This record gives sequence, structure tokens and C-alpha cells, in this order.
Amino acid sequence: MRKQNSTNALNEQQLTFNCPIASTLKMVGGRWKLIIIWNLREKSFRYKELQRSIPNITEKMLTQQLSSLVEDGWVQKKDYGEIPPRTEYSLTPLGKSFIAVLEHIYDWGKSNNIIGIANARYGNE
Amino acid sequence: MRKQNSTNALNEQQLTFNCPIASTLKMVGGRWKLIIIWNLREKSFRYKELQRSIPNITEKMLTQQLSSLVEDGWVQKKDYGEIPPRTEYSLTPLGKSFIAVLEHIYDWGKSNNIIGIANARYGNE
DNA sequence: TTATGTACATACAATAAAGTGCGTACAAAT
DNA sequence: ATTTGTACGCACTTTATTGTATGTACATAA
Repeated sequence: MRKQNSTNALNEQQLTFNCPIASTLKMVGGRWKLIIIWNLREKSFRYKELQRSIPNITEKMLTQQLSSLVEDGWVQKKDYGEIPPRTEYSLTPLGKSFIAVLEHIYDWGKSNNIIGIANARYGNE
Repeated sequence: MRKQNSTNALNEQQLTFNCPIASTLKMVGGRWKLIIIWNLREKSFRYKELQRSIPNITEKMLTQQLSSLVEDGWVQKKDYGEIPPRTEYSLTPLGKSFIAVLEHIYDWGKSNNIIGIANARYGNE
């Protein structure tokens, strides 16, 4: 749980307060959220499908990040109420509109060889 | 210091390995780096100027993030070798080219009222 | 002569994020 | 009768990030 009054939390809050970029990052930052969104860009996924399509993500992380994305309105969940359980995740209109932004970053990263730069510095022999 | 072999670190590494978006985020993620880059978009700044222009950033954070950005090739530093010290920070071509991406995010965030959404969820009365 | 400003460095503490290892309930397949 | 699969929940530990409190060296201003 977060400490509401830590300098840490307050700093983050003030930054998001007047910057769309910081606000965006606050909601989709972290290791997994963008990957989840990116995976959902073309079609909806069931929970386990999503898990299989994202290497190394644990169930805890997937559940946690998904529910946060749902709360924040980027992803929507359809629960079929069946047993065994079946759920389906897809992007909301907000999430879909964000794909254009991601594609922009993607293209920029490719034309600037960002993977190469990152690997050179942070290692991946 | 980072633990090279933690699952944590390995996961991050594998994600950046083949995704320009993850690679980009790895280099400019965190609380302060984008703000620093954003501040430098129009002109170069001296160290203390930058500090004054970014509310609440501590000297440790500013120094640390700046040197990381310099290492990664987003920002360049000019040290005048004077006493009292004088240094100047500005964007490299890579950093400058990234401003277009940030503007894109900025515009998207504005038209989608991201600040409003973020504040509604994470509070800022 | 005491204070102020510059651009840092560093030990340490606090906070946040991510990962591990368990358990649930029910159903169908082996 | 035991295993496998689905979609989670939760207590706990490990890592990572951020912040706090100092100190440095020299110079000019009050």
C-alpha cells in the first residue's frame, strides 16, 4: 500500500497535477502495463491467452496490472460467469486511441536504434 | 546497485531486448527524466537553473538522473572548468528528436483529459 | 567573518514495485 | 482417483527507486 503523505507520493502527485505526460505515465508506467496494452491492440484475449503471450509475467502481476488498467479505463473486462471461469480483456476507446501514441514511440525507437543503444548500455550479450 | 541476476532484472532485460518501446522506457522512465528532457526542449540550462525549474527535485536526484541521461546519450554536458563551477546541460540530437514524441503524448493526453482522469483516481482535491 | 552560491558526492533510511509460494472452486480429461 | 486447466486472492520476501542528511572546495558578497 502507498503512503499518502510520503514526500515520494506527494512529488508524484504534484507532477501529474499539471502534466499530461506525467499523468499518462502514472497510469501506464511500470513493467507490464504497456505490454499488456500492446498485446491487446488487435484483438481481445482471455486471461490465460494473455499470460501465454507475455513471457515471464506471473499471474499475480497479470491480475494486478489488468485490474488497475480496468479501473483506470484503458481496458475492459467481460466476465462470462461460467465455470470453469472465462473472462475476456480488450481495449476501451481510450486504450485504442493510445495505440497511435505507442506506434509513434515504436517507430521513433526503431529509426533511432533504441534497442541497440539500450542493449549496449544495459547488456545483453 | 542492481542485482544482475534477479528475476526482476532479467525480466526487464528481456523485455527491452526486442521492443523499442520498452527500451525507450528503460532509458527515460522514472520520475524525473522526462521532466528534465522536457525542460531542456527549448534551451540549455545550468545545473541550478534546472533545479529551480523543477519543483521538489533534490540535488541527488538531479545529479543522478542527469548523469544517466548523459551516459545514455540524451543530454550533453558542457563543463566550463571554472571556479565556482559552471556547467550547462542541453539535449543531444537524440534528445531533440524525442521531443516530437513527447509532444505527441502531450497532445494526446490533453485531448483525452488524462490529467482529469488521473486526478480523479489518484486524488488531488 | 560569517553567510551564500555553485556543482556535485556519499552513506543511509524510507518507500514502492516486483516476484515467490501458497490456496480456492469447480469441471473435464486421463 | 488423480491430474490439468481456468481465473483469480493473499501473505510474504526480494529488489529497485527515491529521499534525507550530511560534506566538499573555492569564491564573492554582506
